Amino acid sequence: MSAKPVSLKVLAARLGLTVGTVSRALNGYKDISPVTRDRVKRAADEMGYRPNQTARRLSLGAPETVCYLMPRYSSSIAQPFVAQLLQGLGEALSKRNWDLLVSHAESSKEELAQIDRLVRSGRVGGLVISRPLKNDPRIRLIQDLKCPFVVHGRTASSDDYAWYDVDGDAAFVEAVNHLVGLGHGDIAFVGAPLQYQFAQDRLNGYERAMLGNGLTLTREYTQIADFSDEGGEIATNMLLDLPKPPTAIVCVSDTMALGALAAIRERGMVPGQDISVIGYDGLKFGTHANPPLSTMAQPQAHAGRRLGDMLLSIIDGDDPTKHQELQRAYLLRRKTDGPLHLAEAGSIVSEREELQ
Amino acid sequence: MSAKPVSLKVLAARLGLTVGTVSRALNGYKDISPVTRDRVKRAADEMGYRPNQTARRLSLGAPETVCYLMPRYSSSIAQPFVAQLLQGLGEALSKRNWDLLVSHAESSKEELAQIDRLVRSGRVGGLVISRPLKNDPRIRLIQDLKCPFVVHGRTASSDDYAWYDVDGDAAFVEAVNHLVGLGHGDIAFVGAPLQYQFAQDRLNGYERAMLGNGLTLTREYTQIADFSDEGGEIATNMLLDLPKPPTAIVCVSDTMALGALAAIRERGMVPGQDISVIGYDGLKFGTHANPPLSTMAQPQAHAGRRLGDMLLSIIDGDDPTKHQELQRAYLLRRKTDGPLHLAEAGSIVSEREELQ
DNA sequence: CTGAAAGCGCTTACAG
DNA sequence: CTGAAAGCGCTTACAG
Repeated sequence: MSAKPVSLKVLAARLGLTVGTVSRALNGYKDISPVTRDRVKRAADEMGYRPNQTARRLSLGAPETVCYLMPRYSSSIAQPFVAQLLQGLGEALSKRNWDLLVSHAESSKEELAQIDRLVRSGRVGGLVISRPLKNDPRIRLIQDLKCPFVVHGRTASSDDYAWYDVDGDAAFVEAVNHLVGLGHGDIAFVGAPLQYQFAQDRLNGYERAMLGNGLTLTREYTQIADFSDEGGEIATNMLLDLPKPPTAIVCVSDTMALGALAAIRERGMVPGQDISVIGYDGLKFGTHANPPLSTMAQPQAHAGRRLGDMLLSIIDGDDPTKHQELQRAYLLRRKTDGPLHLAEAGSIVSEREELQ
Repeated sequence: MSAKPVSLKVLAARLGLTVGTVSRALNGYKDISPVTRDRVKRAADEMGYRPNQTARRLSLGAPETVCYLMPRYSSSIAQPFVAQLLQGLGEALSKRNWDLLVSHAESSKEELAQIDRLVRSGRVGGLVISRPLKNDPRIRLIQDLKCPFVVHGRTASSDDYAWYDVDGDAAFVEAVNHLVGLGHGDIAFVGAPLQYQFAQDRLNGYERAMLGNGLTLTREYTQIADFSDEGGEIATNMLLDLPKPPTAIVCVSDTMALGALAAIRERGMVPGQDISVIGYDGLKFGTHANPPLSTMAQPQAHAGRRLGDMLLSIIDGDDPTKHQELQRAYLLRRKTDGPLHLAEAGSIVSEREELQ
């Protein structure tokens, strides 16, 4: 179908040289005379020669290709970070003219099979995975395969591989402290299933900060739900149905926080006044939420670039454990965090009701 | 770095056969005795043999790889459709065990260079591009390279290649007709730069529907801005500053519509009551806008799958022009479209002011 | 039914 | 400085 590209053979024939010589000239070998080197390069340009990468990689024994394993969706809200991450990865890889493959699997089992095929068939020389589970079978498999890899996120025992993560624990400490500073004490947590390490990290931060502020943890104030806006909405409804609803909620993601806002508005309350909500991610569309969502934001722009650079270094032989990078999230105040006041009046009412 | 995989050679040696025989057995050639075929397959399984794809593809002369050219961002709102599209493409390709590459360029010039390298170096056997320009240089280049490709969208002269698109013209006719049915006549258009064909298509639909309803087109009611939420906000501010502002606005995308809502709210007006807004895309996050955004939605889920299937068929030799698929968008009413009433009162006031 | 051989388009020691 | 040759790991006519 495609037009036949010019090969080293025809280029060599045109020049009256052997393919070996032409190859060395093109690859800048020192033992080629400057004059023929120039002659070869000029001819290559003229004829539009492009080395066949498949042949080159077979000869080199290196696929010069990296694969990103796309996260499976638990939500219908597309994962906005994927496009950015791919862009960053691509930038890092293109400096060396490596290729970026993407792979998507329907199930965990399928994903493992795909990883196995991908590396054992010599198609990829490195992998990057996102959002690891606490004890992620992919990581064990990749380690068994001895394939270089980097993780976007961390697992529980994250000491023996390379990763790039944002400190979710610290972020939730900051979020809770901020709310306490605003006068809140009844602070609830809306989270995702704890098989995800990031969900556990953020819960840990929440709990640590609650205790650190002398507040008590209750089962009812910790709502784990599906990782989606609907999940956030359901979890928040559970909280609002409590005899003593919280006056503030921290959410494990902006997407879940949007669901929380919906649940709150549904009851005629206004987020940021009657009840505070803080999300996590710092996604742009939070500025268009109703009202604009306060959130723990992260410098997501160069996650992909960093991960790509790390992976390349490791493939070059670097010790993976030297590449562990923890970013810090920062509080981005928009309109859904506010001081306890109307909410306080509400809680006084319910205390009165309790007295009766 | 990676563990050494087992090759055909060692597998053959283990079985006391030649590599040719083992290869044919594995590939289901008819002229291999059933007993050795089984013996070979069993041994391959046991030893965990995976054919080296690089070698296989070199031998076959086919890269079995397709590349998606990621759209460049004109907006900081990540493009949510990319992840979905990649997923669909991946599904279609994985049926045949093909790989999906992604490529991202900073500039148009770079992108053209990348396309050239990608196909001339034999790395990809097909391409898919999104959001073509009216007269897209990428398409001409790819055609010159005689590389199979499909387009997510269309250009002005879209008759000689394969594409999958949503009928933006018809969608805007429907949106305008709907608004006219609600009593609106002063309907404005917030659009993206017209070098994008989709921007032109949607503008065409708007204009056609306006004229079809006996309404007049004015320069002031057609605002072209940066393809982003900020762009939508700026454009809408221009409209609202007009002596006679529109009572309804159709926006070329949900993202721009979010900006429009922001501009409207900023002036203390409420979208859907004081002024109607209809977006385009049907993105999920529109449900969380303030208020929830009415939009022309599209069945985006299987665009990727269809594009992948089309591309594969074309690579197999199908006539590209047989694969041109036009989807229909549908109106998804949420809360930002409403009848003309408060808005009408407002326009009477301004008419009175004009009399003075 | 299986083996021996050529070839895919490169790279890279090894001679000269 | 350049040529001749082997090799990367497969596939596939061609013999026998």
